[in-house]
Amino acid sequence: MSSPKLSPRTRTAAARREEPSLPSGTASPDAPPPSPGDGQPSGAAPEGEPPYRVTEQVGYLLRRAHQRASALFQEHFSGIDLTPTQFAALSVLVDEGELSQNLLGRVTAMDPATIQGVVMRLRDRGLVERVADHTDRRRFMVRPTAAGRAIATGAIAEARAVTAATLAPLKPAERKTFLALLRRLG
Amino acid sequence: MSSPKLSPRTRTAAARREEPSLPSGTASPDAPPPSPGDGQPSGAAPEGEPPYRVTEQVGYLLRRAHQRASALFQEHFSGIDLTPTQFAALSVLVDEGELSQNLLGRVTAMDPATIQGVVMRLRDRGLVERVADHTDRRRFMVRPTAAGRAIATGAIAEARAVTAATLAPLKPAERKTFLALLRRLG
DNA sequence: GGATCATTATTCGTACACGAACAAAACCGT
DNA sequence: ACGGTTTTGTTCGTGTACGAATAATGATCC
Repeated sequence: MSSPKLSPRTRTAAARREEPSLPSGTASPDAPPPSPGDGQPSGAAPEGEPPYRVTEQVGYLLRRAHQRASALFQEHFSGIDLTPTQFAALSVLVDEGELSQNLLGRVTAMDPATIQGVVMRLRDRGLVERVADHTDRRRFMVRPTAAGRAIATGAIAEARAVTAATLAPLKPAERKTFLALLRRLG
Repeated sequence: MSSPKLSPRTRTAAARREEPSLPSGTASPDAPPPSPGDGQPSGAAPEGEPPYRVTEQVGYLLRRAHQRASALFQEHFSGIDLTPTQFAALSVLVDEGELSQNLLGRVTAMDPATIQGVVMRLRDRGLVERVADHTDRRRFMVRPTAAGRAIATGAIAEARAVTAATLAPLKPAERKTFLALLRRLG
């Protein structure tokens, strides 16, 4: 119920309505390495550059899509009360058995400062435990508790549902394509 | 620079065979060919589900790609010292001229609580100004200052470079495809 | 051995992101 | 005109994200 009504054409922004035609015509043929210093394709721009619109850039679209994916996750996990990152960390731990806190962060794409908070919250809820590593006294090994294991495995069905809901706007073949491309941007 | 050493010494995860057995109602007895990578036939899934791996789900990949895009943005904008969301808000304001704070948030995909902080920080730096709306005394109109306009227009070249760097791993045709699909997931 | 460098974990500060609760103003049907 | 609903903006609390600084330990080189 309650239509989202996210149509912000209230006052301005209704005057012009051109189609994007072709996105970003930088004539890089292939493999533009991340060489810093390529300010812009200055110099040669024979074709009229399309206007820059922030809401059509990858960064903005990625932020939007990530917001939607997180919202869908929260809906499905409102009962379990796990955030996407908490579930990611817990799920990896259940698969791997035991990881140092730092390595767990790298595997789940979290900063050392970020994984610290995530692990602490999981520990406060009794889902993981931290054990000092005897061979390397800098490290803490993190491993799931029985409760954490039960919750993670029991939530896999919901997690699959979240993935399905997130990809729902795409047709099956498009999902495959999208995931293959998205993987290369990670 | 030290090799990242991102190799979780997985000795597990190889000899796994447990069957999920209870994920969703997928008890379709007629199992089509078990071709791998068959996508996700919505509804009845064939048997032999692949193991669930968090790091291959859309949500995780979107988070990762968004992190990378933000990092690239920060690199290019370290001199200007604008965050992606701050630039998005400012850029939209320069295009639209003047928007209420609430509408600005909707256009840039930010929660009312989020856009509030973003606008405040932009105002503290003298890039936007907030004016009370006389026709609707609940609203504040937000508009860019001369300085904000100058910064936003002057940064468009860098912003294009960020987009190019973010999409660099993909070939031009793939970028077009990816953006078209990503747009539909927003 | 001892100096140097790298890794691990922690803490601090800042910035998104959003649910929830709130007050003021606008809107609406009757 | 009135009362109920919606919209707008604010504040609070929690969680993710990360740069920077720090301390402790491990690894390496001379």
